[in-house]
Amino acid sequence: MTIPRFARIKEFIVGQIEQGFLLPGDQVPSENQLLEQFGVSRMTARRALQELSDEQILVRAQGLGTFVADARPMSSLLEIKNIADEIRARGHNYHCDLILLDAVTASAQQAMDLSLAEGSTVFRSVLLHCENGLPLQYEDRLVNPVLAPDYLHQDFLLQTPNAYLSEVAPLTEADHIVEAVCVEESIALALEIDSSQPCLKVSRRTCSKRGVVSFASLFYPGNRYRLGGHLNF
Amino acid sequence: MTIPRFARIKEFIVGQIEQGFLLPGDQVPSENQLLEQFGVSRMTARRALQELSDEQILVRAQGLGTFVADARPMSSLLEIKNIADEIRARGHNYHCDLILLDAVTASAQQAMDLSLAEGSTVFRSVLLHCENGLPLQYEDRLVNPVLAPDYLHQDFLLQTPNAYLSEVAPLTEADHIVEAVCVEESIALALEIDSSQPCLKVSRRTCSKRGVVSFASLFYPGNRYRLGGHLNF
DNA sequence: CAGTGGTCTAGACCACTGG
DNA sequence: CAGTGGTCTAGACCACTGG
Repeated sequence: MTIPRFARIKEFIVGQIEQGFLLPGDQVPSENQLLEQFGVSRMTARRALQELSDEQILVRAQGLGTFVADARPMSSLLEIKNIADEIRARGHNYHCDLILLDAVTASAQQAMDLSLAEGSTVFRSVLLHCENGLPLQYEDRLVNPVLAPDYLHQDFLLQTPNAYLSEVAPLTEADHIVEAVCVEESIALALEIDSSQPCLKVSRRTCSKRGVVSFASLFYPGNRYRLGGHLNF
Repeated sequence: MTIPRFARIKEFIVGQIEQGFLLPGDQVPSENQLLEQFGVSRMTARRALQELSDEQILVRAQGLGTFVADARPMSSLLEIKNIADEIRARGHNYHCDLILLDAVTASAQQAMDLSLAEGSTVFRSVLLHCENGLPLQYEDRLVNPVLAPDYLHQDFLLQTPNAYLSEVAPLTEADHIVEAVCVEESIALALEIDSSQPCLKVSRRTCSKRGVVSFASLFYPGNRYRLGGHLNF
C-alpha cells in the first residue's frame, strides 16, 4: 500500500504546523511552489491544499494565498474543552481540589462504562474545579488502567485528568450524554449548592485507538454554567 | 456570476434525491454516465460525486458505484431534529397541543433574541409535544414576522414550527445554549411534572440568509430526555 | 503587472468488484 | 471480463488581489 502523493503533501504541511514551523496566520506554499517542490501536477498540489482547507486546517483566499487557520475551533458543539483553560480564558482564577484518587473494583455499571469485565480493577478520580473560588465542575472519572497505567501518580492540581489523558492516549472518539438532574447530597455539598438545585450532568466516554480510555461524569450547578454551540449549514 | 458545472451536477443529484426519484441505497449515475449526460470531463463529474460524498449525501465504493447515503445522520451534536420525527422514529405515538399562537409586542429581551427593535411586533407560538401521551417538550418560540409572514396561519398540529420555518426560510446557522433549570409553575403544569423537577432547557436561535428567523426556548423534563452526541477526531 | 486560487479538459494507469 | 471509483498529468482560461 503506497501513500498517494497528495497525502504526502498534506502530511508535510501538517507536520510543519505541528512542529511549530508554521503558525496560525502564516502563509503556506502556493500551489505553484508545491508543484515544483514535490514534482507533481498542479491538480495534485491543489488537492492537498484543498482537503486541508476542507478540514479547516488551512484557509484559502483567491489572489492572496493559503494560510494556516487560526486556533483549531473544533467547531462541533460540546467541544472537549479543558475546564482549567476555559476558566483562565475568561481571565478568572482557577483552582482545583482533589477529593479522591484511587484504584477501585468496578461495579457492573462502571465496568460497562469502560467496556471492561465486572470486578476489574479501575482507577477513579474525583476532583472539584473552581472558578474564582466558586465550585464550577464536580468531576467523577473512571480510567482504564491498561491505557493509563501511571494515572494514580499524577498531580492533578497541576494538570487536569483530561489534559493528562490526552497526552498518554490521544483521543479518537468521544460520546456525550447531557442531562438535567438533581445531585446527591455529597455532590451538592461539594458544589456548595442546595440539593434541590438542578445540575447539568455531562457523561463523556472517550476512546483512543486502543479502546475506551475514560468515562467521566461531570456535574455543573445549573445556575453557574451553560453549554453553548454553533452550527453552520 | 455563473454556476460551475460541478455544482450543477451536484444540484441535479440532490434534486433527484429531494424529489424522491433517488432513495437511500439507490445507485446514482457513475462518473462515466455523468460525463456523457452533462458533456463534462471525468474530473468534473468526479468532483460533483466526491463533494456529495464528503457531505455524506452519497457513499462511494470502488468497483461498485456511488449510492445515496442512508437517512442523513447530520452527525453533529445537538442536531436540529424535528421532535415529531424523533418520536415517530422510536415507533412511538406523537401528538401536539397548541397552547398559544399570536402576535405580541416584543419586550427588550425578546427583541434582542430576534435582533429586532424593542416594541416590534413579533409572532409567538407555544406548543406541547407529547410522546405516547406524555409531555416531552414545551416549545416557546418567537418568530420574525418579516421572514415568515404567514406563520400565524399555519396548522402546527400537522407540521411543527421547526419544519415549517425550514421550508419558508432555509437555515444557514444556529446557536444553542443548553442549561439545567427549574421551570415556572405554568410550564411544570403543562409538562406534568413537579416544579421542583430539574429540566433541560435548550435555547436555539436560527438564522437564514436574510437574518434571524426564530428564537426557541425548549424545555424537557430532566427525567424523560437527554441529549446525546458523538465526536470523531 | 505577476502571482494567487477556482474551474475545467482529455487523456492515462491503477485497484477493485461482480459476473 | 467490462465497469467502477482512486490517483495523476500537463496543459488551459478565468477572477481576484496587491503593488
